[in-house]
Amino acid sequence: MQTPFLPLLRELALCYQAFEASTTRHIRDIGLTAPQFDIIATLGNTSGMTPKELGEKTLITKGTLTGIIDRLEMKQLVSRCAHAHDGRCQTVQLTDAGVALFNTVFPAHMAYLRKIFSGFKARDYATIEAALVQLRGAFSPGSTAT
Amino acid sequence: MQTPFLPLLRELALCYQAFEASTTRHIRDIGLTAPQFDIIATLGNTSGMTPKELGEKTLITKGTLTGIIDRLEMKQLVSRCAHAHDGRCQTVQLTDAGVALFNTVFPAHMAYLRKIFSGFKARDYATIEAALVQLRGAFSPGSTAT
DNA sequence: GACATTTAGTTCTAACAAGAACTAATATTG
DNA sequence: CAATATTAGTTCTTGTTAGAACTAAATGTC
Repeated sequence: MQTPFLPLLRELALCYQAFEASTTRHIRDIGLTAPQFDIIATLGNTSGMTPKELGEKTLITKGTLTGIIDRLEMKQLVSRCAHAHDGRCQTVQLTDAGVALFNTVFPAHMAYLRKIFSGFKARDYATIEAALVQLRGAFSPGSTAT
Repeated sequence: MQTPFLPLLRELALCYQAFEASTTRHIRDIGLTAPQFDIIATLGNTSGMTPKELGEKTLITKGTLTGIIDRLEMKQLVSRCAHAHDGRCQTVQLTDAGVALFNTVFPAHMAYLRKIFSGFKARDYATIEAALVQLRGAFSPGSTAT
């Protein structure tokens, strides 16, 4: 085949979409979107962090993040407050309602994922992760670091 | 590790984003978005097809597709015409300008991808594809078919 | 300490994305 | 044939998404 990468790229897209769909389906019932859940999950069990840190952990760019935090703030699940030492920064943290939601939703979602991966063995994780790392390496000139 | 799937899912997201970024970067110079290029590439070397078929091949849902075709039509790269046998369908096809663009851009993009994958061997494709299929299988209850 | 540079967040624009409601046309069923 | 159900596309709403331009605050240099 002259272009053996095309089926591979299609499979990557299919796989990612299947993941997205599976995640979204489960999270939607709570009234959150996937990115919103991602933020809640990232803030859980922390004392809050800056939008910059949130963006790095969730892979969401800063312009997008503003809107997501806005909507979570409207739902009174997170709050923004001034950063202690740096006037440019904020600290975003879960409100009481946000903590309560996290405590119910996060374990449920972990259980959901655990079930999805119940057939996977340590060896499978290693194999698939290695494959993804190799593939990503081809796209990101230079760095393979996380 | 209690949740060995979290690093895996993060790596999947990183890999997909790297792919997206790499593709978009190269296609942007032409004045197209990635989905727009996807449509042009799918229509190339065909006599046109319905939006439904386009959606199936490109993994774009129909509501989204309407807008993408609209914008390509505004750029006069594709045209919509009535379907021969079915009044509900349309046939979307490349205009002369669309064909011309396809003929220059598609080979260039294939060359770009070929370079990215120049270090890959047949074995690598097989390994990575198998990994992705296994992973997708976990998300899509039942079907592993393309 | 004044000035240039960097950094953190917001705002803006254009486009995508899923999904639900809608319209028009075709198929199906009785 | 008539009533019903299905199908193809569009439209609408809400929410990302990237990237560029912008503001405010901090850091660097001299």
